[in-house]
Amino acid sequence: MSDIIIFIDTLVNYKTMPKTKEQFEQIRQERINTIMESALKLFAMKGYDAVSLDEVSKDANCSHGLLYHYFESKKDLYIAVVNKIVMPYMKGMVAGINFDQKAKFTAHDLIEATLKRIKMVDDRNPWIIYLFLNIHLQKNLFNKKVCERTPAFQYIEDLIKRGQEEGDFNSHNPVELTISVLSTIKGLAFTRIHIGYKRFLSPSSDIIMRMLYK
Amino acid sequence: MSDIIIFIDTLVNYKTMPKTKEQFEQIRQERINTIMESALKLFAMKGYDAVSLDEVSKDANCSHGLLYHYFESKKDLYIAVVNKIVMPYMKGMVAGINFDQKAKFTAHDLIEATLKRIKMVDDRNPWIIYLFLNIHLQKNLFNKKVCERTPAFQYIEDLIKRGQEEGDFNSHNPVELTISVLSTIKGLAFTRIHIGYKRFLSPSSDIIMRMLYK
Amino acid sequence: MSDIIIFIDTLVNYKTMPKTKEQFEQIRQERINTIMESALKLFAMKGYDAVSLDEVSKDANCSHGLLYHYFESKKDLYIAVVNKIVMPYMKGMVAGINFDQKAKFTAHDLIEATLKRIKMVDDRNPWIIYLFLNIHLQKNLFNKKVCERTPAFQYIEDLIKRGQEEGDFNSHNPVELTISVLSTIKGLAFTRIHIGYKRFLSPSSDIIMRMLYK
Amino acid sequence: MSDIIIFIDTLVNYKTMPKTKEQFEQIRQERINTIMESALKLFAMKGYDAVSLDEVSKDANCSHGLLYHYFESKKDLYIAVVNKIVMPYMKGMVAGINFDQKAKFTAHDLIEATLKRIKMVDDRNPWIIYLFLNIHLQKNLFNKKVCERTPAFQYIEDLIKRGQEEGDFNSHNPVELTISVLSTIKGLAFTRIHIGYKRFLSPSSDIIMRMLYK
DNA sequence: GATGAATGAGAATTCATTCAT
DNA sequence: TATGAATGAATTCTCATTCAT
Repeated sequence: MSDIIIFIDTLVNYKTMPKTKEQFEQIRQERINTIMESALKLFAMKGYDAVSLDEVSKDANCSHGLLYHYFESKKDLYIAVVNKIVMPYMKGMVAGINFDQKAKFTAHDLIEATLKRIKMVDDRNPWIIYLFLNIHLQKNLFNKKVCERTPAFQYIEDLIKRGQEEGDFNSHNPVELTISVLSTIKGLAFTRIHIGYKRFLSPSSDIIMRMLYK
Repeated sequence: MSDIIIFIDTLVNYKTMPKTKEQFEQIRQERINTIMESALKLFAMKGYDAVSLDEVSKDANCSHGLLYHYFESKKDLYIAVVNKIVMPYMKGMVAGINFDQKAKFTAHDLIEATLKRIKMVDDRNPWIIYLFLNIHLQKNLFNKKVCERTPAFQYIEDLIKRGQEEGDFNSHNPVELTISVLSTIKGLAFTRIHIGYKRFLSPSSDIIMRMLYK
Repeated sequence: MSDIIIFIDTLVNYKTMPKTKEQFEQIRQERINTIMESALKLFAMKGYDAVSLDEVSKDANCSHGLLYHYFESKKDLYIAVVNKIVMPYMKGMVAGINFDQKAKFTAHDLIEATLKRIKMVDDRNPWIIYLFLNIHLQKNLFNKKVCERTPAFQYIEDLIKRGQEEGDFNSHNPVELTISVLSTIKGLAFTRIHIGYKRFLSPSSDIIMRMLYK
Repeated sequence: MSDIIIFIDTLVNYKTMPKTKEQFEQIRQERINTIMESALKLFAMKGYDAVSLDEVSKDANCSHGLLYHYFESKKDLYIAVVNKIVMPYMKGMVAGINFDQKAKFTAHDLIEATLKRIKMVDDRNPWIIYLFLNIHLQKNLFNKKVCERTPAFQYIEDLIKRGQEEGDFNSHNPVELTISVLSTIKGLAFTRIHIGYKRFLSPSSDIIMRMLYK
């Protein structure tokens, strides 16, 4: 329906509708968000297989039927979490970074931003980052060959190459360096999630940058 | 009796013929090993929850029941894999390392040894190392609070402190440094397992050592 | 007030403006009919059990709740379809037939009328006839023993007896003959529904009448 | 495994195996048959959708888990019933018929054979025949377009054409005649199933043959 | 009158585990 | 020792039905 139709429709139904479209949409979104947040937490902490939808619905304080009202399946819920929470979050994080400076500064800012989020009091941050770095492994979920390099991967690799050209980074194989950096960050996110905010001591981004510097 | 009769008779009695205790014990051990090797592979590749005992028994080419003949439960099988395969392997690895040299050399040798194994053609090596680094996370299996520091952890931490005292390592918090190093290695093992031997490019141990050096 | 304001005002008040009882009743009836027509189609095509009320409401372009506003339950909806659509339709069909002529002519007219409707372009016709011939089988719905003979059944049986007395029909058992005729027609309706108007070739009523003639 | 390997394997395991392959196979087959027979009955009487696997397992006197030990899914069970019971039964029925005589005699024998089975005291017979005549309608089950003409259909059609050429059958469209005949038989099977052996009066095959004769 | 969110009973399906032989 | 039949609890998923607005 085009916008004008929807508009007129809304007018016509304005007084007779039990709830306005907006009201329904709001209720909907709130519930969907609640559910996705519960799922985010549980998937990040226990892994896809170890999470039962019963847990999710309990955590989200709703019946498991409602869960199926909003999501077609467990898999669908997982994908929604990735598309609606993880990806936008990562885009937001990256948005604040200046990519026009020298590669070593961009790389530093990226790692710094990521570590900053992993360290945050609010567990949501390391959950999301951890899920993001796991996306490429959900072979069976996405029903296609594992893509061994996430979008992030290619991105970092290019950055490292640029840094090498600019003479700031050492000359190790850029793929090697990328694997090292991402593996480290993923491992850190994992550790942060499982030992909790209080006990977690994150390395400074310098420690990681050392892997790149000459 | 004609030859063919004798032959068939031999076949029929093949397994029922008196066997020595040693023979029985050998058969026993072969079976147990086969099962544990299958379990090792599957646990490392899919995670504890995603593995069904049906898969294990199929992979080990044995019946469902035999599995329960040798192991009390799924959990028991997992623990057996850790105690009988993972731990001895790690001990073997460490055995070849000289701990009397300067800390930076010991650390380098340790990391070098680990990376060497992660890179090996035989997937078994990264499987074991990955499981080893995951042990402390199986909270539910061991039914106790996650122990945030594996034995390995304490070990590395002490080594790093020594390296700092010896003036070779930088002065970041030793716990931070340990987390960084172990996280990196675990991430690498994970990546190696899932992208396969051919596509995997391991960083040299130098890249990781850079995190420690001044 | 400018014209556009008046226009919008009219839209807003469109549904809330005072309506006569007749207007309300008409809206009511239209909705009820739409729903029953959707149900008719789906019940005829998929069978009672295979139809979900979700399908019905989607097909009728109404909400889940409205369905329950007009009908107490799925069963109730089914019964309404039978009583409000199927039965009146059949009465209408029968109304045009002359029952004062010789039995063979009445029988012929009945079968002719039924086949004519089964063949019609509009699927609604075979749907109704098929449902009609199935009524007596919905044991569980009507919560009583299957009544092995529909009203139609008794009717046809009497007609056949008369035809026999009049010397036109053969002397096979009248119950046998009735079963044969009704079974054929039901089978035809079923086939017509599932292969569609275009591919369906109906036998002429003569083929069926042959079962009765001497 | 080739036969000889199996043979030797059997010999070798003869005394040590808890049950012989044959014993297991026999238990297996008995259970599978029991389950399929229950499924046959219920699918024929209630229709695919109205049958729950719980009913089947209760009827077959086993746990519902066992059902999944032998069949992958409900759909799989249905298909097994068709392939392992319905089709062989129909082949057996047809096997006794002489196809080298005049078409009218063959047609008569076929119809006679079918009706004879529909009438039998043992409900299994009408169940199977009814399922057979429904196979082509299980669109969703077989995941392909409904094939509007069963194998049986083509077969009967050819027979009717031959009968027309031989001057015994009337000149109505052969497709029409086929639909009429099969529809009648299906309707009869349905009626027989639902009113039971005692109350069912089958028409003689003559009544149906009349549709074909000149 | 009308909406769609929400529920929960029940059906389909999986899987660790037991058991007779 | 070894097998695979058998079980049932737990999980995923469907759907008739209720309810607040």
